[in-house]
Amino acid sequence: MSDLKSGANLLFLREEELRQAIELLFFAYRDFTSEPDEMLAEYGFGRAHHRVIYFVGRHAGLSVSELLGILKITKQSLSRVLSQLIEQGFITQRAGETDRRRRLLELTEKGIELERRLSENQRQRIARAYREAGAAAVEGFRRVMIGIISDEADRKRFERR
Amino acid sequence: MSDLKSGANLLFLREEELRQAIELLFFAYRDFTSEPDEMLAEYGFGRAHHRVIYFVGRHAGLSVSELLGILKITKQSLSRVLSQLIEQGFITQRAGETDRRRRLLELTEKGIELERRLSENQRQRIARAYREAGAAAVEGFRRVMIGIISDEADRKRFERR
DNA sequence: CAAAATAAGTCAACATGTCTGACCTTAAAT
DNA sequence: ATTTAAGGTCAGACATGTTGACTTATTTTG
Repeated sequence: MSDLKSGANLLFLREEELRQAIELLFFAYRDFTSEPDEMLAEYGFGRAHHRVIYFVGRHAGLSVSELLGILKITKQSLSRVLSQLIEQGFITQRAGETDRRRRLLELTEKGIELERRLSENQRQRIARAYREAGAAAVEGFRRVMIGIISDEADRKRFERR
Repeated sequence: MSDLKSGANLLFLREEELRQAIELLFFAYRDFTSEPDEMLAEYGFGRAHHRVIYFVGRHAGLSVSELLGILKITKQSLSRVLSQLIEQGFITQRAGETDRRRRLLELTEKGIELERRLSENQRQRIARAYREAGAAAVEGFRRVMIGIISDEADRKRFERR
């Protein structure tokens, strides 16, 4: 048919493809978080607690301000969940050696156990998806996901070593 | 080296790779929603309103129970955001023709305009990521994301036509 | 050394989103 | 005529996030 029609078709396909991507993000994220959310509810915790436990586990000894930089929430928002986690013995703080203003965060044994339970669920979900999709698809997934991230510093976290 | 050591290395690589996937989902979703969240705040709306506007726009004339099935939240949770959107003239409802108990939802002109603004931001973000990653990567992204989704009915939404 | 900057913590008030539970209305199906 | 389904509503609770203002301890800088 005419160039006009095929141009319109291309635009339609493009719009449909992009909307599917929006929905993939919605459905995948919804299902990715729902089982951990149920586990967290057993402790009276929410997704915010999970994020704190996850990143403290991932970067043991990180400071409060580093954590704020990752989560991109306010100090007051973090304060509530972090103090609950400390009070209830999932996280400990110690002063930094060179800079004693800094509070370096670490998981306790109890925190490590909870982190393992939560992330094991998510790792298995990813592992299954990766296995079914194959190595080439995994590389494509990574490239697209990194492209969706705005912050250049955050993108750097995913450079291949 | 020994089989033991290379086995441990493989496990380590696997764990690292799976943790990176967890973080990709966190960072990508965080950045994917942050600009629309700012736009929504201009209207006093939140992400829940966005999801309702998005899916009503996508499936014009869908019913409340179909929407609940997509969002997987309770009727009471939906009620608050949906009634705000109807009161403020972003969405209209009409009774179903064959089953008059059903309330079929549609965007108004005003709703279409807001939907377009919100999803345009997300479509452009995806379009950039897709363009930079290339067609093969896009296919891999889709396969992995579909694999992360639990619900078989939701996976079906993404079958190639 | 004194002043400024930084890291962290705290208090208060508020908006939003979600939940459970109970109950009601209307319409369709048996 | 009764039961079931779709939808609406009220009340109460909790989790997560925000802004703003202020404090303390410590380090850096002029």
